[in-house]
Amino acid sequence: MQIHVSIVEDDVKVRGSLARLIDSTDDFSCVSQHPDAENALREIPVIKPQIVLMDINLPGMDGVECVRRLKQLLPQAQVVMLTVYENTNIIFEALTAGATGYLLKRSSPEQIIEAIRDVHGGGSPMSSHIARKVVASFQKVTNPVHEYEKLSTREHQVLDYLARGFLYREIAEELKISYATVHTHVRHIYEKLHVRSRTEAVTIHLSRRRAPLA
Amino acid sequence: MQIHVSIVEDDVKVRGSLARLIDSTDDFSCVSQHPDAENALREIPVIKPQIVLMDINLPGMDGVECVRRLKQLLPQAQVVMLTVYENTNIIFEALTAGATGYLLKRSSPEQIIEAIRDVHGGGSPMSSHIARKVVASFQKVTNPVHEYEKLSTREHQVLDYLARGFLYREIAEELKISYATVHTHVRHIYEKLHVRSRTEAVTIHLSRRRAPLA
DNA sequence: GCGGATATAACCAGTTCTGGCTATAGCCGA
DNA sequence: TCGGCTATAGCCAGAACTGGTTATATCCGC
Repeated sequence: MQIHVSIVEDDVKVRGSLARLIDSTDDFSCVSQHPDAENALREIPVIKPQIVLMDINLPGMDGVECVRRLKQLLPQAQVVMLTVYENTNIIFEALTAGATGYLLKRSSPEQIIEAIRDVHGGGSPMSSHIARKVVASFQKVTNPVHEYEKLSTREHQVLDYLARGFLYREIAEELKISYATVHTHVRHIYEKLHVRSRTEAVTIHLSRRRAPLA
Repeated sequence: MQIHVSIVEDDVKVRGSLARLIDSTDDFSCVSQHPDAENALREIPVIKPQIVLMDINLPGMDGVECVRRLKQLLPQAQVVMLTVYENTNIIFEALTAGATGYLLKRSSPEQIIEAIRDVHGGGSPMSSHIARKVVASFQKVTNPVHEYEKLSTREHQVLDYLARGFLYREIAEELKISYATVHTHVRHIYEKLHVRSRTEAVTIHLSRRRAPLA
């Protein structure tokens, strides 16, 4: 059984090189390539690779945010961040968001393959097994898996109206608040749920409280 | 047990008069008033009145379309159309869309109460029981209750992408068609499902095929 | 072979949403 | 009492969606 790897990297050259390197290794197979976070978040959950190599610097949504969302959609995937600099803060954030390890882009082909194998074998490339424990420890206290529960009462109310197709204007009328406030609540809801549109928020909402569907 | 009546009518005066007339009648109760179709479609399914008096001429969505949708949401409600002129075509359309009878606005209070009682008792004000059979006959051959099943294969595909939050642009890329075509498909989907936004369409979609919800 | 359904495509004008900022007031817990 | 969270509100720009209309090509069934 081969190890399936997906790559998220905006630079075509880097992406291509990595893909070739992976495919040239017997027990590895590059099953997909993604130029940006949005594309990755839609396709990777369907493709279900075991390993994801993710560039930290992506256009639009950055790699850290992408990992956070991807781990919600496909928790079993092991994500390895790709970075040019060994920036402790960002790498730390990526790990908190759900990444298992990281890889410097200047690494040799051998080191890259080694790192992937390490992750797949249960390690965390950087300082291996010990580091993974560290990672696991803060993942517990952070990530409530889904922040849906963290919505305030008011935000839940607004989300409920969103799900019923109300316009902002109409929600404002119903709740006796201004359009601007509805807008603000919606922005907060999107941030907490890590989504970018009404449809995505509503999908999460409906999956939580199955009941009010005519 | 009183008969609960809701009124959909944009003219405040007419609405008020009808409400007072209904409330002044012992076994009737006006449980809600709605100035337009959108408002009616949202609130009436929750209020669940037995009878709905619906103006044919509403601002925005007209009364006929409103009946069509309302009957999908609350099939047990008996809808009586309110009209100024005895326009055969429109009344016919309203009946096809799901109305049970109609009422001329110039009718006397006695006739109005009589008509509501008639509908509640199983008749169809206009030519009573005989007319109802006629109505029932074309309601069968038309209204497939929910046109969801009438979506073409392509439309189902597009709806599926809509549900996953894809932009029109992205759907176009995925299906290798133009943005304009995606737009056209979406319009057709909305027409068939009788909705006016992505969220409403997606809600119907998800309620049909419970499965792909991360 | 004609009518109907389907799939494709485009133009235009509004409307609505999304995101980045800023800001104030109240409340509660450390 | 300071900091954080919640709820409220506004401005602005750009992106995306909705609806009305028109048009062409294909395929299928009667």
